[in-house]
Amino acid sequence: MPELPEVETIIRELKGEILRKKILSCQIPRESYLRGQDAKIFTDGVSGKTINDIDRRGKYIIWRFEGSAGVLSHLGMTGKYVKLSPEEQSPKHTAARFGFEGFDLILDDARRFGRLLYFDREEDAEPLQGIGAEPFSEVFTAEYLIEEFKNRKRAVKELLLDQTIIAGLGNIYASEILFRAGLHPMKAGETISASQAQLLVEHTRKVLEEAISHNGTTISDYRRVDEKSGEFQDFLQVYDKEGEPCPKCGEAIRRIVSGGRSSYYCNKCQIL
DNA sequence: AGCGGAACCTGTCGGC
DNA sequence: TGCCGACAGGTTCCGC
Repeated sequence: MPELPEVETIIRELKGEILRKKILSCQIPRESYLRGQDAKIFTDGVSGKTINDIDRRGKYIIWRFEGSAGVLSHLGMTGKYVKLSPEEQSPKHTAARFGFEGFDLILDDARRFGRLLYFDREEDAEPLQGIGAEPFSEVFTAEYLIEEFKNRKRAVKELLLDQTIIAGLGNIYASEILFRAGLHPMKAGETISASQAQLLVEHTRKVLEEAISHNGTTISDYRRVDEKSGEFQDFLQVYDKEGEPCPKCGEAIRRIVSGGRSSYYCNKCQIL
């Protein structure tokens, strides 16, 4: 569900609720959400800790405690955070419940594609190994993309979704970026020129910045903390717009499936 | 190594 | 109303 702009939005709001606060209790109703980590290791590691910082790497939310310990939270497709009063019942698909002074924080995830992990040392946290370039970092350049796309016959749309290349893009923003850059989603990675790679870099940053400033995109599942919606859906140009006119040329937007995911594009404005 | 496809889950929506 | 298939902001695993 959430891509980089949604995760950024959630982090900003989580900071307002739990930064500098102490976790008094922790329940994990379904241990499988920890993906093999012992539930006792998680709950013991977390209980009594104060959250000193909240950060992001790719689509992972990072809670940092004193020292180098902390928590990784990936929201999968449907994960969301909701504040409840201590006497309220947990929602049906609660993956975790954290007790704070005066309120509880629930992590609710209907499809359970998300994940939680306690780490002693962030440098050793396995999910963070091998995550690719952050779009707003200086290592994310046209030269970097050219190098990563070299000899890759896979569609550029699928390469944009590859978290080991670029951190944080998902299906909505990959389609929007390719539309703005004028590149067909099925275009083979190795055929991207230096100037096209430059366009990808610029439009990636621009789309993400705009989406962050509008609190992300809410189409169906994504919710900010406490069920609030984002607003960037009002600014999407192609995603989920099959059959609607292209905002640039009026031709009908098409949908194709590649890598098992839908891509939306204009066959006239986006070149192969 | 890299690729395509299936699997993991639950919910919703559209068609018949 | 009800059933069925398609599809959903993601990732990982498996076989070629």
